[in-house]
Amino acid sequence: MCVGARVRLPWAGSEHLALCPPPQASTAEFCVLPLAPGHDPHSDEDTPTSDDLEQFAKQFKQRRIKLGFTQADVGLALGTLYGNVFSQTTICRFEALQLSFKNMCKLKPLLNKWLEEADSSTGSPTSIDKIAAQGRKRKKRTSIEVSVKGALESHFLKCPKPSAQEITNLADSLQLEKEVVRVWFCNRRQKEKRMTPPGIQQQTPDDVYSQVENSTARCLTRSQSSLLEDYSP
Amino acid sequence: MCVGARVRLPWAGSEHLALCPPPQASTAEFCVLPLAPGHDPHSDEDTPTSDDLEQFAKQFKQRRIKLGFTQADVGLALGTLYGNVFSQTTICRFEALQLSFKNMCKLKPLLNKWLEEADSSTGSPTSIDKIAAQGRKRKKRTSIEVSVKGALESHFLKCPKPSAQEITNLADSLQLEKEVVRVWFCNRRQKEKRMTPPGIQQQTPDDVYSQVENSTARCLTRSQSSLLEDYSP
DNA sequence: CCATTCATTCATTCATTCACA
DNA sequence: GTGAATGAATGAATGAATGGC
Repeated sequence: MCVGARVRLPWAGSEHLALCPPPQASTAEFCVLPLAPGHDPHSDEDTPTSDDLEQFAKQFKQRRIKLGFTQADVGLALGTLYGNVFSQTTICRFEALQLSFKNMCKLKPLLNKWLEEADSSTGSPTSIDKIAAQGRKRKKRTSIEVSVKGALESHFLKCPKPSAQEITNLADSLQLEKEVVRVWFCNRRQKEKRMTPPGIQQQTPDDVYSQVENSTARCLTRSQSSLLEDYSP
Repeated sequence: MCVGARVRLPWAGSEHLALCPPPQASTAEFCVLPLAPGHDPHSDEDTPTSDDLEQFAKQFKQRRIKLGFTQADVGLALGTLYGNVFSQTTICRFEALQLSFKNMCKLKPLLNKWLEEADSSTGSPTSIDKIAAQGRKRKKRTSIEVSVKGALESHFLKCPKPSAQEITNLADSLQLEKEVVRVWFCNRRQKEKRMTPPGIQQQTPDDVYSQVENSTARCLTRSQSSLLEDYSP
């Protein structure tokens, strides 16, 4: 997705970006908020609403860019500032609201703090933390063919949580390691649970997927398949 | 089935149905889902076909020139108008159809809007946004010898996706930094996926691409083709 | 000026770690 | 093993610098 999400920096205007009314349709999933302690209302400590998060994420991205930092920079800064390093990936996800609600809530205060820090203190390049590379060898990332992905996807639709046996079978038929298939399903399930991407996308999962399925079946060209993930409204 | 569709020029085929998400362009200004059932065919909302894009790009270029704007001008204007600045490079690529299909779809509405804006309102040069130059240090652009390029190219044909080890070897033998080689391959692969370059296109699609395709296959460990279409009903 | 190449930043996918049952 | 948090590696979008009239 994200295409649409790409920030439109309102610089032409003022720093007070246009607040386009959040297209409502907030997700229903987040009705249950962890708990609401009796903290003061302005504090970051309080549990924000989905909309708050969306708002913040957007604003955060804009400011970051205006200040001239990359997502990677931020991730590192969090480390040197508060001891928690994060990868570019995570910052990216935050901005795109692709984290679980809980996770978003956790990161928000950190990022907020960084933001304040950042635009107050101009200059002074932050120190660079050289993290010791770790020795463990990582499995070579396997690349899954588009077509194979399609197969996995359609299986997922039928059964998002296959048994060990089913996984084994699938792995065999697709000529993939069992482990790879297992992990694929884990990731796929996680993806399912992430926060709704900025757009609207309130369609039911069924909608979304049937869409994918159809197109998949239709036999894609490469460019099309790249759109698969793109369930934007 | 999918025979022809198979990888091949991501693009060229006019047969691909679009499922390109409606490039909900701009700033959420109007979250309106305005029904507008009577969409005129030329509407930007609909996913264009490859041909539409080609058509549009051509027309766009003509108008732009006639109006007396450079590619760079357009890129900047998009920034002041809609918040998305683009470089001359990108506009150039658009006109030459050297972007991915998805990418083209995304840009088209913006450019179209600019076009309308542009030839309606003559005069009044838009304000210039001077973005603070980033202090980030950029690696000095390395220049690759023609002969070396040839070598890389021929390697690419044999194996467009070399492993880390292969890259290292290649780098050594060509006396280039490993990183440079890696990036070269990335770029080369991307180039492969872009929309058909104007020239060749209709005439000898097979030449160009079958070449690559074969080589690709040659490099794979397991047969991909056999897996290609099984998952469709 | 426009076109192409080398390079960087952002987005998504495959992998790992850890708590837990 | 499973879900949740998180990241390295890879792909996609995009640009600065350079090449070519």
